[in-house]
Amino acid sequence: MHDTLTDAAAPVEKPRYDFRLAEARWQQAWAERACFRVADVPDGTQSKYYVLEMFPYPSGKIHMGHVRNYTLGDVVARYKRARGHAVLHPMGWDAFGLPAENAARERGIHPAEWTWSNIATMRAELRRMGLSLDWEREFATCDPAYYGQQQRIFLDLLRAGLAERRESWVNWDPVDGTVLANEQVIDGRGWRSGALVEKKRLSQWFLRITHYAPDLLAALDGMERWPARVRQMQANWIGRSEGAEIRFPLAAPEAAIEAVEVYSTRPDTLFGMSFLAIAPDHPLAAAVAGRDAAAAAFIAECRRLGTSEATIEAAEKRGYDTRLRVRHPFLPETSFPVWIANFVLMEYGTGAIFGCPAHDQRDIEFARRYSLPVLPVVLPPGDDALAFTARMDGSDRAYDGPGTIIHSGFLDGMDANEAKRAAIAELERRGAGRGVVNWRLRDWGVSRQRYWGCPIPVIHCPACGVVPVPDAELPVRLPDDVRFDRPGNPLDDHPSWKHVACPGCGGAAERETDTFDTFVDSAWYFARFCSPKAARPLDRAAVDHWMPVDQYIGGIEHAILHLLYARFFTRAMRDTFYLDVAEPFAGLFTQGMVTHESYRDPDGRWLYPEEVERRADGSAAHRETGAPVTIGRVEAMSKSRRNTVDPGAIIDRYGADTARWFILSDNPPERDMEWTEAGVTGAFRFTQRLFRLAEAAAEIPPSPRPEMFGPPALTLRRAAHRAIAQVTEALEGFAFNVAVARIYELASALAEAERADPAATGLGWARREGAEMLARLASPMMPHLAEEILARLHPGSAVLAAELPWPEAEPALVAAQAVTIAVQVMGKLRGTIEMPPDAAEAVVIAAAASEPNVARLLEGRRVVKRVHVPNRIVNFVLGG
RNA sequence: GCCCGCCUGGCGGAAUGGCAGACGCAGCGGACUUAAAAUCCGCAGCCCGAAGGGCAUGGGGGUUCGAGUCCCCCGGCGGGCACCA
Repeated sequence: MHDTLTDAAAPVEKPRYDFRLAEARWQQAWAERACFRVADVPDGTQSKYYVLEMFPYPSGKIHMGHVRNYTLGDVVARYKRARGHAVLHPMGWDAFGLPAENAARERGIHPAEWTWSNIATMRAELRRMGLSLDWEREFATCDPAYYGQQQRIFLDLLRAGLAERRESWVNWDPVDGTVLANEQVIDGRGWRSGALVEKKRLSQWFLRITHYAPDLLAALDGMERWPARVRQMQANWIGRSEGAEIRFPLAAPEAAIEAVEVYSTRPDTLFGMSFLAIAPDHPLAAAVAGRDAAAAAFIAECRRLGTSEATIEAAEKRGYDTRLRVRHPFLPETSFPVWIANFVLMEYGTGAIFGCPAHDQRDIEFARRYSLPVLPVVLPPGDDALAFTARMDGSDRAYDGPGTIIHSGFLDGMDANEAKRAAIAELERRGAGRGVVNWRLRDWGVSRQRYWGCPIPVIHCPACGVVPVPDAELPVRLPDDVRFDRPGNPLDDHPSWKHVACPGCGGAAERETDTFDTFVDSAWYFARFCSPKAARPLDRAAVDHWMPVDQYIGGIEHAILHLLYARFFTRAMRDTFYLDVAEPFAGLFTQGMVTHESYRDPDGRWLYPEEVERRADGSAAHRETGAPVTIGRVEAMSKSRRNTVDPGAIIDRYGADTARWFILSDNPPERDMEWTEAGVTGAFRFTQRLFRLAEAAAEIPPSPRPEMFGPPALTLRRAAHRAIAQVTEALEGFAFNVAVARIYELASALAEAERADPAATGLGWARREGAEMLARLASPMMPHLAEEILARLHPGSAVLAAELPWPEAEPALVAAQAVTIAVQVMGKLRGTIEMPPDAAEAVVIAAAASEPNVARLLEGRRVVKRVHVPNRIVNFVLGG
């Protein structure tokens, strides 16, 4: 069906736009004229604008998500350039990461070779999209020229105390011999090896993101050009909570431990306590386990179950009674049992809680299982104390709402919030605790036991400890000769790489063999783009000029990790004097996903869209075998469901402008879009229509601008200048689908003018103007076609659409010469009247009242109010 | 469980509190054609109808001369966080 669209044998009746020749030609013209190149430190007076799309991981080929991302960014870049800004619009490669190592293990290709070959493929595909990129700034993070600079920054963070080495619990895959991220643990097993993951204590490098937690949270408030949703997600992730740290003295010290510190957001419920629980990893638990084999067994069991979400979901509250007891800060005579509990996390707060079962769901589940007391101390508003207490007795639902404090000594009668303050004040007075702010955010563990990453530039010396690699010896390069046929980190396995002399004492020492988490690479690349060739990580003048990124564009999936790391790293770089901004991205836009129908054959196998033929009745069949095909849900494109469409094939068949136009026109860019064959062919038809309309206008000989315009010419000019105003407004607001709609309207107006009497005054000039405005307004979206049209309108001219300023609308033409005013009676539309703009109120109301249908309804009725909104509406309100 | 979005024709969607459905896709009718494709021009929310009415933006209330838009309640869908103390 769609083969006819590009079938060379099909009869061609009218001049047809040959996108294949044109796109290549204009891409070359832009390159020759270096239209998109900017200096690291421009000397001009142009204001700067930095547009950046999240750089791609070179996985093999580009996908539609890339096409959407880079098209959106390119529209912004081209538009801002036309508005007179010097636009920095770079591209690079997030090139370190696990898939390259997997390719090495599975296919015997070296990670570097695999990566660079993917980059070559993807670069060629991106170039075919006609993106207005400054390709001279391109870099890949796996290049020592990049990661060596990253090592310098790290060493400065280390000197500034923002990086440190410490022991922590990690997910350890005993088969692969490596640490796994939480995301790589599936149902308690390693995602690659399938081995049961163990919790293990390892020395790891941490970046102190928690140092900036208060600022990272507070600054979110001022970030008006970020989506509220992303700010909210970051705020949740940082997770500030206010509460109290409370000291519970042990009745008898255990292995020199005299007290347990507890964090609680509910100090108002202290009198409802019935036990104290500590995490299995708590030092006190370890002390108990040292003399109590049953406790040790319980702790080991908790550890074995791990921390994956699935196991947490399934796990019941389990505990072990240590037989230890703690004293209550407000009730010195009373003591409570200390349990080790599997639901208490060492990572949050102090790794210990006081259990108040009546008002905490987890605590009540635990209390019911082990028959611990449940003492209600917060009375719900309007409830009766006796009735409530009776109801809680035997209940397994905690009450965590607001209320009045009961059974709580000096707190009795207070509102819960009031009681929190009073309890903290009393704790502080007695020296038993204090009010604290607690954060959910954890320091960023960046050590990975991987080969294909940036080496962490330190040396471990038995005599000197951790020694930074001296600046002169940077970069610490990855060795090329590594083996992937054994599990574990190839760097660790390398015969010679790690053996070095200590820079301090000259003795035998070993390199750190861990490499950085790849999120470190992407935490500062945007700043490096300002001076990609600089000998230092950043050129101060360049970053001062270009940073922050004015518009950053990418997927919502990076709402937390990447964007938070980048915000942190920028602050850390500021505090080590690399630049002078705190926020890297002044504006953030998160695009929706590209989705597609999925297809299955009768055997349930997934089919690619190109294997499937849609029929007119809505059913689908296999293109070759004719077998019926089940149409599945519309969902995100993924290789496993085979519902992907290859951008390269689309560009081959329809051209880059068509792909760009469809991806922009379908729906608002922040929402998920559905890729459909019908949508692409529709976009393709429009490129042809636009070309035909412009071609016809270009055949009209140029003439000086007429003094006068007849009615059809004036109508077209009004449409053109209204389109300028409306497209501009739409582009400013990221409403690209609306901009597209306005361009369709202008195309229709031009088509209508084509049918008017060609002798009409000024019509030829107006048609040429209309065609030119169509091209220029569409140029951010369809840059090649815009150049082609402009070249035909002005043969022999070397001016490029990419270099033209944005058109200005003539106000006289944008202003309406007549307005349609809606006339309502009692708020219901009863008619419309045509009036000159800004007519006097009395005139408008008189005209409205005499509109026949309205006059009929007003007949014999008393009008108590006349509402008049100039140029919009008249509303008659009738009495009684 | 907590937090945040979203809900408008057959579909994607448009609409500073002021004519709901711009524009596109699919559909229907017409022109061109021997015919088809392509192209071009029209029509098109639902119901009753002659004029003209009535009902319509998930459901129910409210504010207002006037609500898709603002407020409250309910429902559905999607997302984020989560044994977080």
